[in-house]
Amino acid sequence: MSVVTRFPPSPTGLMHIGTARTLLYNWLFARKHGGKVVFRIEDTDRERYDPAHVQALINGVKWIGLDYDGEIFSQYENRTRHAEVAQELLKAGKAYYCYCSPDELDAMRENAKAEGKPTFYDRRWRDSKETPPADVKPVIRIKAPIDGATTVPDHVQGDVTVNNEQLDDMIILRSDGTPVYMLAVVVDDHDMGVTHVIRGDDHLNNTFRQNLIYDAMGWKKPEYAHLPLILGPDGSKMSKRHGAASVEEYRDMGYLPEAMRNYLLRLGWSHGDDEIISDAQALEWFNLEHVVRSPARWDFDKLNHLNAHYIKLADDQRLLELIAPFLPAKNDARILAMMQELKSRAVTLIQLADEAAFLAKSVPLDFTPEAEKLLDADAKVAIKAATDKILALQDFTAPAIEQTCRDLAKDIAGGKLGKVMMPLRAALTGRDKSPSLFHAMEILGKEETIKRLKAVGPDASR
RNA sequence: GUCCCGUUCGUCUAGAGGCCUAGGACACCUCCCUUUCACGGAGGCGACACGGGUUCGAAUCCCGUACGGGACGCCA
Repeated sequence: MSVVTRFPPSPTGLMHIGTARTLLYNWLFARKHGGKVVFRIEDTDRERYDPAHVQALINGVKWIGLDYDGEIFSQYENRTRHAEVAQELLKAGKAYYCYCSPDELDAMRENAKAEGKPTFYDRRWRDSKETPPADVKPVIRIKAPIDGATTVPDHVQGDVTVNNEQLDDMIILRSDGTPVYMLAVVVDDHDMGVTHVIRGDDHLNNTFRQNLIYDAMGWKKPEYAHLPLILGPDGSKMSKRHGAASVEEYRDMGYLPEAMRNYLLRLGWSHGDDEIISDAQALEWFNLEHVVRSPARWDFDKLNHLNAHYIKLADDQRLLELIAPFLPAKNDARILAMMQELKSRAVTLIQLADEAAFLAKSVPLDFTPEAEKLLDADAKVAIKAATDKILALQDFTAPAIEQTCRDLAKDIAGGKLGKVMMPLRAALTGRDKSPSLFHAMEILGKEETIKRLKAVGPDASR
């Protein structure tokens, strides 16, 4: 049997981070077993449907670096087939028409809750001999077993058992003839040959309802794996309140897709002591057995750590392209020349861009308050002295510049290199923190270096 | 309210009865490196929710309590 997994998001907005992880697990599981992933948009709710949301989902999949097999499937377009199944169930006596109004249902709900009953629908139309009201369009409900218990085997949760009295005669076809989600998923999963349903924990209870349909149709049920949900850093539900709940936001914050993949994979799944896991290793190692059973909190620190790691590994040219949107000015040659050092320091692409920015700027630089403070009277003397020395320097390379600066420090600062370098740092970068200045000066070139030094030296007009 | 699921360092987790004086990672602290900030390197702090069983022996099995999460729509 070849494996078929599924990616069935509902288009409600941006791609949620939990959705991304679910896709990752489905993708890994399918690919590992040489199977397929089908992408199906659960768009049966027409009131909330928005093509932009579908596009957001597609963008999300693309960004995170995963793919799917075949065309994107629209659940809505298959509604006729869903309705046929409902009719089939009706004919077989496994489903029935129910003429209750929403108001009646509300009343039943209130009532059942007050009495502490597990389900609310009283099944009044299940075997009713009453003549149906002519002016009411009925829904179709499926007949659930009245007593006994049902067990669902789950690859993550183990065997889960529920008493059948917890199961309602749920609606499978709305009064307007459109299928309800519960029906649509089952029919689609069956028709598409889905073998493994790997989805969020929030669907665990639905599994029992969905199995009702499989049983009534005599279809083979898929294997299930219910993943625990991702919680926000404070243990509550992951939402915008926590900074970011969608993959798009993480992209915009400067995270690398491979870092996200590693983080998401490891959040809720483990392979011994391994933390840094490549795509190839993930493919080789992934299994459902080591999926954790309890919900995990989102941890920005760990994500940051992974992101920093993957930035160091990333190709320089690629990084240059990725930080371009965050850069106020461009100077590809300089930034590329310094990339090795820049990327060893950055946690996010935004930080990388921020650290690289000084290379592309031109005088007059803007100075941070800390840099401003560094540029006092003593500093200007040092800058002037350095300017003179550098002007005289023939071999304008990092080692030669370093030697010059060290010599100068001996002459005017009792050997304290910092006394010379910190003023230069402020003058050259506009900051009090930066990568190595010797290398930076070489990259800026003699002309630009002198220009920046003169702009803040004692003779400057500022 | 009813039902389902879960509970190991602050966080993510390893652990499937003796290998556990509970391992790793992130964060935090200290030191080293150092022109700044980082990177990197070396150390350190730090957990089996609680209470009962079962067993020669329990983080691991059973029961209960507490806490957390989820589901109870003509939403998906």
